[in-house]
Amino acid sequence: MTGRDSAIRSLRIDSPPATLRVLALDRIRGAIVSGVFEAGTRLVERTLCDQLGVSRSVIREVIRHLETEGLIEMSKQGPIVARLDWNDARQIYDIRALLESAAVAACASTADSTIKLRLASILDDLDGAAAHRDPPAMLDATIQFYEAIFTCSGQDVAWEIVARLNSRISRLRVMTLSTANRTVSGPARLREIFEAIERNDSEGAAAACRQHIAEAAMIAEQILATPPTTFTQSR
Amino acid sequence: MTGRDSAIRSLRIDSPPATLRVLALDRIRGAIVSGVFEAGTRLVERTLCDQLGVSRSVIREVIRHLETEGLIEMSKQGPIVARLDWNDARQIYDIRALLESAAVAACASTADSTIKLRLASILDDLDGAAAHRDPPAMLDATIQFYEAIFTCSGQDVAWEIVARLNSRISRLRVMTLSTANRTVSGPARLREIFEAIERNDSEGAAAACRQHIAEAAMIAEQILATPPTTFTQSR
DNA sequence: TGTGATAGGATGGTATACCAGATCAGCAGG
DNA sequence: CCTGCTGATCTGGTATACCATCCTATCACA
Repeated sequence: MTGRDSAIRSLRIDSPPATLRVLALDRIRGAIVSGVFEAGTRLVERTLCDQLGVSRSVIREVIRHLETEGLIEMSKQGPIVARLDWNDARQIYDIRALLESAAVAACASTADSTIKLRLASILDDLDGAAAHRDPPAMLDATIQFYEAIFTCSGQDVAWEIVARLNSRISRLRVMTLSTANRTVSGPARLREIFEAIERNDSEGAAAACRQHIAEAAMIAEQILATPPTTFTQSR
Repeated sequence: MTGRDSAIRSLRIDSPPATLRVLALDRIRGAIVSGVFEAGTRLVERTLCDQLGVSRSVIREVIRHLETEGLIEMSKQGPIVARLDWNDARQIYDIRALLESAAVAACASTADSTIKLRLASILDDLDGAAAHRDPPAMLDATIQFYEAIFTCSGQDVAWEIVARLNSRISRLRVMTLSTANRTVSGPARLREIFEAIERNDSEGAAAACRQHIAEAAMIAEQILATPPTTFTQSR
């Protein structure tokens, strides 16, 4: 029966609707989280139309979406890339600590061999990225690690919240990942979490997770407290 | 100096920008959370244009906003009011338990007389609403109670998340509030939280909060498990 | 009677037109 | 040199027009 089900399921034609709006949304969100558009940059609608080759209807709907996500905020003179101060970042790290430690604890208490193998594979990818000194790839592997943990225990709502919060501090995360003065490196902390999950140790996993986030928050605070790279207000 | 500052600040002309978009956003969101638009109802763009007297540009941007908030989801044939199953609701109550218990604990550890008086006043309003058997007013007072707790400890990001989650389960909340078979009524639980805050008892406040949410979740599960009111799919 | 084809409408996706408010450069007058 | 006005322009807010797709109902033909 399951074989027939999967056969039927593979019949599906999921043609990517790929409306212009979704494409534009991904492009602009990517440009913001990757730092192409710096914080405070004005996002002039007609300029974006030219840059993306779409009309203002599309751009405006994308702006509404990203505004609700918290990546764009409206100033008097129209939309700008949301600025991030330490007050916001601190709260985000606090919330992450709560949600992620709860998720790793839940995962640890129910983890079977499937999820353990998957997490081990992701950690291998992470080590490879770290060896190549590739912060974006490291960040990507870290995201996959947590996504696997959240979804394995059926917490997709919480994962969506965490993912959205993370996109708001993405540049901060790249910087913390590549910071050297970390007592214990990020990948090592993730491996601690993994080992606790592997021995189904909920409390140990949660503690390691909280420690991981606390360290990242400390580094982030140093970065945000002393603005070394002046965020320029471009055009 | 502060007197002069506040005087200058009161000079501001903050004319309500009141763009059509925000008006329409509030209207439609209100219609959804208050149940005027039931779950699964198709939201046909041109129909909304007629009903609100605005053009499709406005409606579409509002739909993008509410879609990102999780109140609207896109089906094959356009936007519909998001349905809520127990799987989602359960996760929402779990997340609320984490965030709200942390917030009341933080509030309890730092509460001064100002916030205590404010909370007491809100609880009086709540009792008044309960006496008049006015669930919407009770829900409003409950929201104010938690908002005061979150903002008093500088947790506006977490509050925004909780508020958004709550809007997704608003009808559920009205029903749980008016349910009689609650072992201890909602207002009583809130008063327990308040009393713990009043004696600056973090752990007691958090425990009462978790208990409050667990009870609400139990009632919600009964409501959602047995769909008494068949959600009709209206045009 | 049943099947398929076709025309029409409904609906979302996209582009464009128009308007109002804000901003700024420049100029005339004191 | 400062002040105040004015027109040009930029920019977001709003409305409308056009198109592609999907659904449906009707009708013709076997």
